[in-house]
Amino acid sequence: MATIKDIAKLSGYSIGTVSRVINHHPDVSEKAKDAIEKVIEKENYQPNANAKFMKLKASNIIAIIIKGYANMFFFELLEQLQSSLDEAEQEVSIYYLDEDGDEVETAYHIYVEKKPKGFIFLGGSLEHYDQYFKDADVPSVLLTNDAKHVQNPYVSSYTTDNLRAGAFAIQYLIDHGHTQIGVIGGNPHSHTANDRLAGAAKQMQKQKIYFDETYYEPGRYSFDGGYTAMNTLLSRHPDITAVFALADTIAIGALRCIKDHQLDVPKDISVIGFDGIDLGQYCIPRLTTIYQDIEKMSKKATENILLRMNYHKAAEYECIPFEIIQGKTVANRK
Amino acid sequence: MATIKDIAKLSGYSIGTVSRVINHHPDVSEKAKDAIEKVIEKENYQPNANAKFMKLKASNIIAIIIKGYANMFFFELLEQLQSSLDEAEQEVSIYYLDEDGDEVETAYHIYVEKKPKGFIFLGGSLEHYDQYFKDADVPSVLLTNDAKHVQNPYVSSYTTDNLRAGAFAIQYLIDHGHTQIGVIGGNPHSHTANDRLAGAAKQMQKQKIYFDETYYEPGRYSFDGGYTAMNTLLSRHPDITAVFALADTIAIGALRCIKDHQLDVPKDISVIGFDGIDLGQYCIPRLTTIYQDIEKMSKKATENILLRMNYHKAAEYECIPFEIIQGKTVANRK
DNA sequence: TTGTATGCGTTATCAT
DNA sequence: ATGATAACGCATACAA
Repeated sequence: MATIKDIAKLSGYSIGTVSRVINHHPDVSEKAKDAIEKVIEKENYQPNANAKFMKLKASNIIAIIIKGYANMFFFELLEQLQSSLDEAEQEVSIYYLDEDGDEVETAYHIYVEKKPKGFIFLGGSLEHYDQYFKDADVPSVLLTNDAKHVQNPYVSSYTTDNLRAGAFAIQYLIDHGHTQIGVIGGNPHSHTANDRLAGAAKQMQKQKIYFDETYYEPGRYSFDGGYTAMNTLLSRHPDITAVFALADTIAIGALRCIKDHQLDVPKDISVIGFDGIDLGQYCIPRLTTIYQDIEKMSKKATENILLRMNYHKAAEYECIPFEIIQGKTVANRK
Repeated sequence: MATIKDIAKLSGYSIGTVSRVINHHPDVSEKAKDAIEKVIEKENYQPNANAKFMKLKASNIIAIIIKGYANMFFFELLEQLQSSLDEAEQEVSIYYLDEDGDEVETAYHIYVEKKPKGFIFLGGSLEHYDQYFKDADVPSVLLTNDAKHVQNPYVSSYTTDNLRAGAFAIQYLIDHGHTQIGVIGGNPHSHTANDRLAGAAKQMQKQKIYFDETYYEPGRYSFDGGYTAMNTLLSRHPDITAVFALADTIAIGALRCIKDHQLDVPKDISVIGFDGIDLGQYCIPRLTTIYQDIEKMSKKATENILLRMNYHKAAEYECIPFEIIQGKTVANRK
C-alpha cells in the first residue's frame, strides 16, 4: 500500500506538492502535476480516508440515514433523493441501520468520523437528539416522521399528514359502502402507524361506524406480517368487508391471505394500502392505496437542507399532500 | 466533542490509561477504571474511529459488499449471512454499491480504511481483483458468481449451478408439454444471466425445441424490466405458451404484463422464475420458480471465511444444489 | 512554485 | 499500574 510519502519519494517531489496535486490545488506546475499523476497511476495509490477525515473539520458530503433496510418505500424515496442531490452535484453517503437501532447514535458516530454538512433521516423519530447533538450545528431533515417534538432549530421535517390520510382512506371505504372495516399493521412504537390508525379510528367514530381494538391487528412491516395480521383479523371478524393496511407490503401479505381463505379481492373483501410503492401496481389485482408524494418530499428535503447548509435559518415542519391511487382492490358495495 | 485528551485531563489520569480503559486492557486498577468510565459517560465521549483505524493494522470486522441495492434476492441472502455471522459472534459491516459500480475498487477502499479480516461479495464478478489486491492476504468469498476465473488463492466462491438450473427450468416446462418457450431478463454483462440462458438454450436444442435470439428478450432486474421484456416478447411471438424469467422480480413484472394482455397465467401462458424470493409466494398465483439455497450458501460462505481467516487454506469453488418451488404459474399442456 | 514542519486522535512501546 | 511519547497518513500554514 503506497502512501503519500512513497509517491513523494518516487516522483522526486515533496509530500506537500503531492498533496496539492491530489486535492487539485492551483499553485502547482504542469510539469510537477504530470510527473506526480503518473506515479500515482502507476502505484495505484489511494489516499487513506481515515487520515484525511481526521484532519478535516467538515467534509462535503450529506449523509442519508435509513432506518429499516427492508422497507421498499424507503428505497423508492432514496432513489428520488439521490437524483435530486445528484442534480445539485452534492455528494452523498448512505447508511442503513436496523429497524430497532438508534438512528441518533449512528448519526453521531458518522458526525464525529465524517463531519457531513447535513443529515437526512429516512424513518426514525430522533429521540435523544439533543443529548448527542447538543453543541453541533449540522442541519438535518427528518422524512416521514414529524420533528416538531425534537424542538431543535436544526431539524426540519417533511411528512405526509398521516392523521388525515388515515381518515381519508377510511372515508374512501365508507364512500364505497363499507361499514365493517378492519385495520392491520404497525406497532405501538411507530409514530406513523399510530397516526394513521388514530386518523382511521376518528373517522369511523365520526361516521358512526363501530370500531374497537378487536378490529385492529398490529403486525411487522413485511409480507408475512401482513399475512399473519390478516389471518388473525379474519378469524376474529369473518364478516368484515374491507381492510385498511397501514403499509403496502402489509396489504400485499393480506391479499395473499384473503385468497388463501378462498375469498376474492375485491368482491368479498376490499383492501386499501398506504405508501404507493411500485410493487403495488404489479399486484394482481392492482392495489388501491394512499400515495405519499415522494417526489415532492425529496425535492423539499433537498432544497431545505441545501439552503440551511449555507444560510442559518429556522427549521420548518411541513405536511406534504397525499393522493389516492385507484387500483382494483376496493369494490363498490352500494 | 470530547477527545481522549479531555477525558484524561478531566479524570486526572494520562491518555495512556484512558486508552487502556477504552480498549479493555488488563493492567489498570479498578479505581482508575471507575473514575475514567464515569468521565467518559458524563462527557458522552465517542472514540474517533478515523484515528483508531489509522493506527490499527487489522480490524476485527468482516465486510460484506453488495452489488445492486434493489435486489431482493440479495436482501434475503444478506439476512441469512447476518444470522450465521451473528452466531459466530463476528462483527460485520455492510456496504452497498450500484449495479454498475466497481466492487473491487470499493473493496480496496474499505481494505485501506478499515482493514477487515475478510470480504464477502454478493454479486459482481471481481474483475481486476489482482490489480488491486496483488499483495493483500485477505480471504474473500464471492456469492452467486463463480470465482474460478479470478485465479486467486484468496477468493472462494459458492454458486448455484446456473447452467444446469437453466436447463432444469426448461426441462420442467417441456415436461409439462410446452414447446413454444420464451426467455426474458438479464443482460450480456451478467455472468449469472448468461449461464442461465445458455443452459436453457442448450436444453431446448437437446430436446429439439426451436429457439433463436428472437425468443429471448433481455431486461433489467426489476418489475418494470420484466414487464417491458414480456411485452416485447409477446408482440414478437404471441403464440408462446411458456416463459422462463431469469429472476423472480422479472417474473413478477411478466405476470402483470400477461394479465394486461387479457391472458391468464397459467392457463394461457406459464411462467417459471429464478431465485425463490419470499415475494414469489405472495404472488397471485404463487410463483413457480427455481430456488437458490441461500441457507446452505450462507452457511458455507461463513464457515469458509472463518476458517480461512485463521488457517491458510486454498480457495474452494462449490456449486450449491438448487430446488424447484412448485407454485401455480406452470400449467400442464399434455 | 515548492519544501518543511506541525498537528489531528489514537494506539502501542517504552520507561518509571 | 501509570505516564510520556513516537508513529500512523494526511493537509496546511509557513518558510524558502
